[in-house]
Amino acid sequence: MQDVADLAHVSLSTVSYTLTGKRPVSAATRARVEQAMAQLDFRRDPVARALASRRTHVLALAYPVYGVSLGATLNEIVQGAVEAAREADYELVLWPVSSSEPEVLRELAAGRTADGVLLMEVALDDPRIEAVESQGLACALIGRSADPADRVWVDIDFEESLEVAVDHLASQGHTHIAFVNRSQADLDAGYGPSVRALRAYEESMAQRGLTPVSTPCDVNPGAGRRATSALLAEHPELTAVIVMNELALFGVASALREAGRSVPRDMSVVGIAISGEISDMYDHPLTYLAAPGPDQGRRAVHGLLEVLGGRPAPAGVNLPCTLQVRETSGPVTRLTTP
Amino acid sequence: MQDVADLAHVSLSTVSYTLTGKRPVSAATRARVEQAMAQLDFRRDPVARALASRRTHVLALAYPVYGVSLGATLNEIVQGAVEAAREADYELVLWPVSSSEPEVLRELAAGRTADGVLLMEVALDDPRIEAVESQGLACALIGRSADPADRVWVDIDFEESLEVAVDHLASQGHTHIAFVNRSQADLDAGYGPSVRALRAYEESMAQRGLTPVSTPCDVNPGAGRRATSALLAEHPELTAVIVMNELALFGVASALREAGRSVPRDMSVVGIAISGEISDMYDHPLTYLAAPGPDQGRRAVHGLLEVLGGRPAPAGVNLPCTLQVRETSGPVTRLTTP
DNA sequence: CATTCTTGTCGAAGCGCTTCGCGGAAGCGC
DNA sequence: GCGCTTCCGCGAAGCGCTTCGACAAGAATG
Repeated sequence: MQDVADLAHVSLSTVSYTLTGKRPVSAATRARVEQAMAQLDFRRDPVARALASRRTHVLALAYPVYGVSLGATLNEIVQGAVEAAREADYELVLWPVSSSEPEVLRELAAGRTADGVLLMEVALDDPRIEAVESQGLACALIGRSADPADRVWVDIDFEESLEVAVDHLASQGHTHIAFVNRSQADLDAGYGPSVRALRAYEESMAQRGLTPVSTPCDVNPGAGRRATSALLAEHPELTAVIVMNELALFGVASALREAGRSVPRDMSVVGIAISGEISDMYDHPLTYLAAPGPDQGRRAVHGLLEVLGGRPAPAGVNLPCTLQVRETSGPVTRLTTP
Repeated sequence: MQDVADLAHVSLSTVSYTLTGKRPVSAATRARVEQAMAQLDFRRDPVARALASRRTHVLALAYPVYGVSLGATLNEIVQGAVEAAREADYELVLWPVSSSEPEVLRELAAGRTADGVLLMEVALDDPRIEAVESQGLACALIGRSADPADRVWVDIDFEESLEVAVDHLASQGHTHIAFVNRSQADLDAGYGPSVRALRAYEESMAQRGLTPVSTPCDVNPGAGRRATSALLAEHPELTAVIVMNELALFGVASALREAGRSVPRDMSVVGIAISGEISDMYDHPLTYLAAPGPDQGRRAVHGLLEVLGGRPAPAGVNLPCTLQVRETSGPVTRLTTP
């Protein structure tokens, strides 16, 4: 940096100010400095910057490497977050920590190698929040805890999403619509999405005078197949199924094929809160509610940056999923005969 | 740190030396210093340490967030790497970069916020290697480039793995054994595992005078189902299939079920280079060759630390997959009749 | 014209550590 | 008791930046 200053015939601090913009620098000087930087291929050292300014310009995202989920939907969030961070001259790194080891997160936060932390897959009562905040770092929640208070949070609007899904099906004449949720373990653990989606599904059905039929289901294709088979056996009158479970989705397809139900003639299938990438993997072009993945990541980062800038946290938002009508949903063509 | 020094009645540098161990400190002094640190709940600042020592004590792992793969097998590698790093007083962070954007990686490396970089899913000709090394950072390859030279690399021994798989099946009387590979795109891109596994499969078959039957297959269940159906239609004499494709595996199950082939009576299925977690998701207890995931991660980290310590890089290794015989493989019970 | 602001720049003091050179105190052989 | 080495500990000089106070010069004010 001293070299740049010498070459531009200014002091070292002036170089710093043209870089940070924290004090005015005349256009002429700025130009000279920038030219000198280009000429010397100067890049300022993030470590020294962090030490002097007490800002690392790094955001960390706690990334659950110990989970089972199919990366795609999670990764969309990461992608959005990365882009937003990059635009704001921040770097985003992933901290490999499972949701179940808040202590590791606490240590990481204590090192202060990041200015703020993004938490994904937040449970209703999530110990990671305290772990991060106890070290004086700000955090943003992707998902939502039971009481997000005035924290930054960005969740999916499951209430609306399930209403849209049920509406889409009901308006095509479906009256027997099942819901395949995530695992029982998630429900027991009070994992927000499972709990809220189930509640929303039941309400949307009830409002139409329809009887809800739902089942929890482990996140894998086999479980999806078995759950669907069981559902069909017990409720042969079903003509539609809503699935909020990336991997089970594939098992649903198998089960329907085995049961001789053709899609969408005999049975409509709607995926919910999944990424387009997952839908593309499905056998047929899938009707689904696209998760606002990248947008969730972007907003979480923006919110976190507001807080880091000393501004008030923007209000939490529930982002809607967007209905993508493809070829797995359609009107009821065969009326159920008991 | 000055506070600790004062409390322990030593100089600041002595505190530093007890921490780094780079100069001898008498047992008595060390004890006093440690007691003082505990009393003050002292934690040294990684940023300042990095600035002064030109070592960040951070290892970065380029994590492909823009891919489609099912996280589990990848994540096992990360888990191993995280553990190994932690044991060596290093921190491991994930840099979200796809394999196709070496420039982003170059920028990240230029920041020198890590001492070394781990690359996963290395292609035979991978531009990321140059990107990292051009910035003066060491890198370790999980997988292997065409010419790893004297770099650190840890790959899977596909030659042995396929030999073991073929042997396991052949020794039970199978003579018509198919191989479901990863995508054609991977093959075209010269992605090591696909290329080498295919070659190894063909050789193992040829050595036994058997005719290889293989197919590339996109990484999703639908593609697996279609590929398997096509295989069965064209080669009804098949009695076994080896699958090196996490997601296609689930489609293979569907296809077999549809074709009325019961497993393992009519057809044996062997997964290859997958994690136990994936195998658990399969319909039946799957016979598979477990990828050395965590071990790959550990060794890559160890190798990288050797290099960072100025020692010569350990020789690259091909780790074997370990055969786990479960219930999807068995002797040929129905001889194929043309 | 003297006074107060504003604008643009500089020098120097850190940020919290590591590391180098130095030197006092033991320990050793003779 | 003398030199010699070895063992420990100290002080001070950075690492490459940010940031604060100071200040010169011109603009605006009365």
